[in-house]
Amino acid sequence: MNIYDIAEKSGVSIATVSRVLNDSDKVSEKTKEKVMKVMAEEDYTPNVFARGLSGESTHTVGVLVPDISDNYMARAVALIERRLHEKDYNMLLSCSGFRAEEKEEHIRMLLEERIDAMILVGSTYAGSDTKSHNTGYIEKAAQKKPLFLINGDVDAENIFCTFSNDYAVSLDLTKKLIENGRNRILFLTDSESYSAKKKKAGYEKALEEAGIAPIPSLICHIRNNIDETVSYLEENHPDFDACFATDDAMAVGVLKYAMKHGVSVPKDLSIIGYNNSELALATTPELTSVDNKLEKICDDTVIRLFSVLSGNGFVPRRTSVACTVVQRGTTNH
Amino acid sequence: MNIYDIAEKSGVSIATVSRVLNDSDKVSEKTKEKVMKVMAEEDYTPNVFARGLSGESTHTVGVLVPDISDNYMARAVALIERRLHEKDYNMLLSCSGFRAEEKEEHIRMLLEERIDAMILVGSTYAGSDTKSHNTGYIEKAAQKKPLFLINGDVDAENIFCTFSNDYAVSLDLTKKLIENGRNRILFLTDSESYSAKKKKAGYEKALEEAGIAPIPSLICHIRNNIDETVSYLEENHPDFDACFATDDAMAVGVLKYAMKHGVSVPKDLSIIGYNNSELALATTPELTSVDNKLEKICDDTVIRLFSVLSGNGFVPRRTSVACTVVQRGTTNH
DNA sequence: CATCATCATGTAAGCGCTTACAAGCCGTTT
DNA sequence: AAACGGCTTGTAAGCGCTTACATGATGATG
Repeated sequence: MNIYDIAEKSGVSIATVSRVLNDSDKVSEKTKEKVMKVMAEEDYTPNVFARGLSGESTHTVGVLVPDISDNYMARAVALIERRLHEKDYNMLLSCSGFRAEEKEEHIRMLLEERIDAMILVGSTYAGSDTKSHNTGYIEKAAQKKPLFLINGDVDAENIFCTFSNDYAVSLDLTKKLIENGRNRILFLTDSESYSAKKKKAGYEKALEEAGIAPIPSLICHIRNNIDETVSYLEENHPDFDACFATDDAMAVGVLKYAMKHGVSVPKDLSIIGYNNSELALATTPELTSVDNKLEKICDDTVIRLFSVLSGNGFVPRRTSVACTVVQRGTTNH
Repeated sequence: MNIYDIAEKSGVSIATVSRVLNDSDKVSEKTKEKVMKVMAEEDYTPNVFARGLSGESTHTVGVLVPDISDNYMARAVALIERRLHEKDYNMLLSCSGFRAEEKEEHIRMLLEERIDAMILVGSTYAGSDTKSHNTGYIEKAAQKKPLFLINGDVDAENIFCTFSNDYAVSLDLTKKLIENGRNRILFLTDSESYSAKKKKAGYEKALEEAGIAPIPSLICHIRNNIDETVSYLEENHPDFDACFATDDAMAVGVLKYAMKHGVSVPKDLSIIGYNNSELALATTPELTSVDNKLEKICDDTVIRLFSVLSGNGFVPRRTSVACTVVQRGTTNH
């Protein structure tokens, strides 16, 4: 069942059928209805490859995440998929791991598939201001298709970024911990991502403003995993009275460690997690966590994606979304 | 940069280039090398649409999950993606929700995209033996492309199933609970999935064998969510001395409820979860859970998928994978 | 040396669509 | 009534690839 069959059965040419398919305004209402009726009867669906070949949109967006089994990213993917599906778009999902070379390879592979645009989630990509990461391949990819970064920030043509105000939130939270008398604040992070860097910068700034010298042994890069966090603490036994972790799993690890050693939370130890995942509700006491408004971030991204694809109007390249803090049982302020 | 350019630069015809691309054996080693060199130099990648149009494989597999933000399914998707990527296949991901009509629509949309095969995760699809579900549209879809069900079981041409031995595990676990003196065992489930049904059947069989009459108020269909489980229990206050939940989130909810009301776990209450997710490690005590060997299930599925696509050899239509029980602090046997 | 099988390579059709351009139709205008 | 302009519709080329079939080269065989 192809466009020729439809054309024949409706008594028009294939060009007219194609115009109906693409909702062109150059078709009379009468013919349009007639053709649509036949298409419905025959349960006809256009062949994407033929469409793709002749230069049309592919109705497919590539999405790249480091690890889909991470709850944060899975939620992002779910939200993105929902929005794309609403617009009859498909999602090509690729999971790259965290290494830059792998990402590059996955991006290349996605681009081969002739997608309309690409979304990179949880990026380590940051722009010229940080200078810390090679973003060359990102910019190159953006020359082919519009690129959307979720929690990344690269200032270049055809790259659109949406990110949280992690620096401000982290600064504020750390300040509050200090105001509450904490001065040995453990900072736990699992990645070199743009978000993680901003969180760390906020943490350090707060210490600086309070005149507290940062203690290297309290700034730890570990894996984002309950058990490995516990093992790390068991091995190193850092001396701390508060903890700020860049993901809930690590914060839960800290809580487990504290309970095991009879440390009273939140009386003698405050714990703050990040991403407000279901883990935060599993523990007793429940975990105070930062809600990064993932839904809003994803929505903003997809909305702008469709604006770019439809080509109408100016689309802002950088958007910031404000997080909120969800107070629960592991902090007392 | 297309096949004509490559042909010209290597001084051969496009047919020869195509043969090299497809690794046909009808090309001399010398020409092959020459062409491959040019392709590498020019960074050439074939156009998927053109390939698709001329009837070739699309190198894309459609994957349908009800909800990617569910940890179990996210892990499945991650595992599947990894294996597909290894073989240079892409994954078209669609999230359908749990309603049959929606699933049908997503399946239709995926098929439009001319995928090579399709994987349905966490299915409510079960075959003629259960008779409970309309699997007609699944069977219809399977006429177009080979279908792979993860934890589903439909006995039809072109449908390949991989599932856990949920019945046996559930039977065994419930028996053990009974042997340990429990006789008011709460059964919590969130879905009408094939897996959930088998778990329930095992649970009921164990009661029957022990001569315990099933108590309707102890068999609950709720949402798979910590907080909603707690709310449910607060409202209904069932009288139980053990709990078997079809997912860890519900089991954690039970544990929270127990702790809140000062019930001693596992002394006065045994709790068993399912899927062995990270949640099981977040609580104190840690949650006893069933490891359903998702990795093996996914690997088995993808391996058979490639066997079917390559068309060589007999491929078994149904495969069962054995679960294991991970004993932790919420049970004491 | 003519004949033929074998293997490597080339030619051309066709996959189903979009779209520039051509053509036809019909009501207005001069 | 002829000429024109504005719509709608049709024709045909082309997107980049695969593959059946044709062709040419090479070497073996009678």
